[in-house]
Amino acid sequence: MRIGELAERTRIPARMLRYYEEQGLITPRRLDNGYRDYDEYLVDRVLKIRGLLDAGIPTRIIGDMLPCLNQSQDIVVANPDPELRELLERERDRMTEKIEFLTHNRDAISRYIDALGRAEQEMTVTSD
DNA sequence: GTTCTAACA
DNA sequence: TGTTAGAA
Repeated sequence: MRIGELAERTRIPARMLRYYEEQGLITPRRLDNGYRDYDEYLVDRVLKIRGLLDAGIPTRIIGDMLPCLNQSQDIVVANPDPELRELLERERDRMTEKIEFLTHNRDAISRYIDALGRAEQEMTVTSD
């Protein structure tokens, strides 16, 4: 598929898809006219890349993590870089903190929604 | 009409 | 990131 369709299906602007490519995250083939040609599986990959990006992982690291995105348990690491490991451990911890933060806020929102529900019910009862 | 690259707001 | 210019 061409970039327009992928953009629609992933809800990610074509501008960003070209950027991901520039960062080496995806490598679409080219049609004879020079247009990018994306395989079906890239839809899923792009969404996962986006997820990692939203989680605050820099594109550099995402590139190294790409193999893990396909849930393959047996990942072959060519260069056991100790620095990369430390980097990833820090990212994982930051992500854990972010999850806790989000969980806290989600619960707060839930309580507020409940309060709104009670307020509406009160309105109904009172106005009768 | 859609996409490409490069560059600027 | 959005948007635009000029070309294919």
